[in-house]
Formats: sequence, structure tokens, C-alpha cells
Amino acid sequence: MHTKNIHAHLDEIKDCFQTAVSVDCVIFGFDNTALKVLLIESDLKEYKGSWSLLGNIMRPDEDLDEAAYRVLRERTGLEDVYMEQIQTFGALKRHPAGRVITVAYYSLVNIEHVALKKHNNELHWHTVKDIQHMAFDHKQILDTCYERLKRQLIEQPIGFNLLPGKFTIRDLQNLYEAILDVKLDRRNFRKKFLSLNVLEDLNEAQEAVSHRPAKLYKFNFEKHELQKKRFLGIGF
Amino acid sequence: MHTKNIHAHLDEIKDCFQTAVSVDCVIFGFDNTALKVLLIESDLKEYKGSWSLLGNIMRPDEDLDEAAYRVLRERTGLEDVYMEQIQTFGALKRHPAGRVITVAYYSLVNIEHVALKKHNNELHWHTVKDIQHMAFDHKQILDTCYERLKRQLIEQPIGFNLLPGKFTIRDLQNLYEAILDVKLDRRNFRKKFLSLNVLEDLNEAQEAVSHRPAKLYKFNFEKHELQKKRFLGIGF
DNA sequence: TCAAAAGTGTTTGTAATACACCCATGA
DNA sequence: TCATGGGTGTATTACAAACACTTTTGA
Repeated sequence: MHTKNIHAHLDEIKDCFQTAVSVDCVIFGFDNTALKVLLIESDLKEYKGSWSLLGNIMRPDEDLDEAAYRVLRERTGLEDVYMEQIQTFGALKRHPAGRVITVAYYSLVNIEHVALKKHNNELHWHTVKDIQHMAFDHKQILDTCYERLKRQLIEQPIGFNLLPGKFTIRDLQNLYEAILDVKLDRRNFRKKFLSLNVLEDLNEAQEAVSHRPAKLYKFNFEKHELQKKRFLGIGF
Repeated sequence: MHTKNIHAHLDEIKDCFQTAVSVDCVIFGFDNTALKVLLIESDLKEYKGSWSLLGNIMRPDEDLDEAAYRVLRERTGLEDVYMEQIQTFGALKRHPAGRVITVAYYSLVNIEHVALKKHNNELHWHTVKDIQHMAFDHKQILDTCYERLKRQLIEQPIGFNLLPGKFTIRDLQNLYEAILDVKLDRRNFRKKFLSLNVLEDLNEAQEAVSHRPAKLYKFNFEKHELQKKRFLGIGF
């Protein structure tokens, strides 16, 4: 067997360095009623009037994940938010400017923490369910990320990332119902979450509501014994 | 807001076309005892003696997914096998030849259907559990794909892809036990799978075994009512 | 005192788990 | 006839699902 050195290898593949890699961030927020996604007006003539995800080309000198965090940081000013790589989209004609494959991430942010700056006035929060068309293949990317979010929401306690630091159990239930598009029983939902040992009672209550005020909780990551009861059984 | 045409956009990003995109295939097989993965001896001097996944650079004129199928086809002669994109790895120094990000796929094949050709004599099936080191970041990729496989195996009936067309329920259980590294109750396992309505009884039996011969089954995709009982509840 | 949402407990159904005996075959 | 693994049924347990009334607050 022959071996090749790096340079022989580089030479062999140099024709393949014609492809750009981009990252696209599906930034989800929740406004207490519906799941939102942060979009920008497309700056490509071909897609004028369409909305697109927040993305950018990955720089040759930065990690892939770092590129995604950079996009998020530049657009929202946020750091240390929940973010997950979801899928890479590499269809041939997906970008009119040439061969660009894109790695899609989604992140969950507290919508109140996103201060849209003046120079970001092309940015808007859109209701996910109302979105029909987007630029590029971004609708497909959004759909994929939304499906993954729904699945994650069922399997891991990540919904907190979309809520303010203090929230009521009803807030949490509203979030689940809105994102999963289901109706849940109040008593069972409450029972379930309280038994999970992830909610810390702040001993505070809602104020200025014209009904019995609800208790406020915060999420306590430490308390969560991850995957404590992982199914031994087969779940299908 | 100003708009840019494609060419302005291309110009802006042209410095970023310095990154190659590769695909790496984690090809899993099962030899009735242990989970195997098909590896090749690295042809890079830097990794001489190490094993690596089967991969290749994506061509600028082919779909990303097609590149993965091409690698699989070229190496195993197989088509139409189970294959899934898992994750994209894009750390800065992951490839010594330059900036190469790689999209990892795993596929499940019937190990008996893979005829390793003469010119593929650097290819070998390795027992997944015994693998300690690999070239590049391929161990990390393998680990990621293996974790995903385990999860998928619990949630979807995909194990069949690793088995011959005719198999016994015990074969299937061996597969689950080996991959998930658990012991399962024979009676419950059988009950579970028979109730799933995905096994078609071939009315054939094992031959030449020195004990009561087991029935042979095949998987019947049509019968499987996908996600019929999808949890409404929350699974963590 | 009324409206509106918060808070609580019990019952029921379903599915996973644990477990022991008989059956068919080749040696 | 024996050794080996195949095939079956039931009791128990755990958890999700269904369901109704009392409590607290502001108006």
C-alpha cells in the first residue's frame, strides 16, 4: 500500500475547494403565545421581499460552531444561549451564487433579551406557524429545525430557555401547548414537572392579576438528574 | 434597504471558497455477535497505521447526500441501504491537509452483502467496541454515530437493516443486546415485537440446529404503522 | 359576591417488568 | 434420553390519562 503525504493529498483535492460553507441560525423565541423565529429580509435581488434565516459564510479560520455563535452574537448580542447543530443542507442549486452548503443550527433565546438594534431594522420576529415561504431552502431548514425542537422538547427539559428567568407553571404549559400544538391536562402537567425536580420555588407570586396569583419558579439545572429514568424498554 | 445582486454577493464571499467539504460514512454491520464498522487504512503519512472512516471530498457538482451514497457505492457496491446524516464536524485543525469540514453519515448494511473486492483489501470490518484510536477525529465521529444509532434503535424499528432477509426473533434480540449493551428478557422481547406487527412469519424454520428450530421472519415495512402510538406525554 | 385562574388527589387504563414451565430437535 | 434453545402466559408494578372541587385574588 502506498502512502501519500499531505501535499500530494492537497493537490489531489484542490479542485474541490470551490465550495463555500455557511451556517444558518434558526433563532427561536416565545412571546407567551406563539413560537417565533428571528428572520431578516433577504439582501439578494433574487429573493427580494423574501425572508431568510440569519446566516453567514464560515470563515476559513474559525470553528464551524464558532461561526454559528458569531452569527448569533452579531445579530442578537446574546452569548451563552442554548444552541444545537441540526442538519447540513447541500443540494446542488440551493444557493444562486454558487455552491454553498449550509449547516443549520437552532437556538432558543429569551425573546425579551433580544434588543433589536437600529442597524438591525431588517430583523423581525415571525410567528413560525404563519410562515409560508422563505428565501433559498430556508423554509425547509426551518421546518426541519422546528420538528427537531418539538422532539427535543418532549425528551429533554429545554423549554426554559425560551422563558424569562421567573415563570409560572402555566407559562411553561402554554409553551408546550403552543410549540407542540396539543392540549395538555393542567393537573397532570403540573404533577409531572413538579415531580421532575427541576423547578425551584422562588416563594414569589404573580402581581396585579385579577385572580389568584400563581407561584413563580426558576429552572434549576443542578437538580435535574439527567436521564435518570432512561427507558430500558423499546419505545416504538 | 439596499439589495445586492448575485455577483456582488459572490465577490464578497469569494475569499471563503477555501474550504473543502467531505463526507464520511460510518458503515455499520452486524455479524450475529457484535456491531462492526467498515474501516480503511489511512493513506495519509501522518496517520500511517491508523484506521479511518470511508470518506471522500464532495464534488462541486453533486448533492451532498449523493456524495455519501457514492462513497458507499464505491466501497461496498451497495445501493438503497439505510443511511442517515448525523452531524457535521468542523473543528479548525481536524484535517492536516487544510480546512476540511466533514459531514458524517451512518448506514446500516447486511454484512453478508458486502463483498470486499480485491482492490479494497485495505478495508476491514472492525468490532466497534474494540476500537480505541482512529485517524483524524474519526473516533469522535464514530462515537457520535454509535450513540445516535443506539437511540434510533430504541425509537424506530431499523435493526432489520443489519440482518439477513430471513431472521429469527432471537437474532433480532441478539442484535439489540449487542448494540445497546443490555440484557433483555426473551419473553418480553418476543411479545413486544410480535405485537408491533412488523414481523411477517415466513412459515419456515431454521435447519440443522441441534435443538428445536426457530421460526424465520422477515420485516414487513407495510405493516408498520409508523409512530402510531406517539407519546402525548412528556418523556423525561 | 362574582369571575377567573390557581392549586390539589384519586381512579382507571395501559404497558413494561418479572418470572417458570413445556416443546421440538439432533446428538 | 439428554442437552439445547424455542415457544408460551400470568401476576405485578409503574406511569400516563381522565377527571371535579376548593382557594385566592381583583374587580
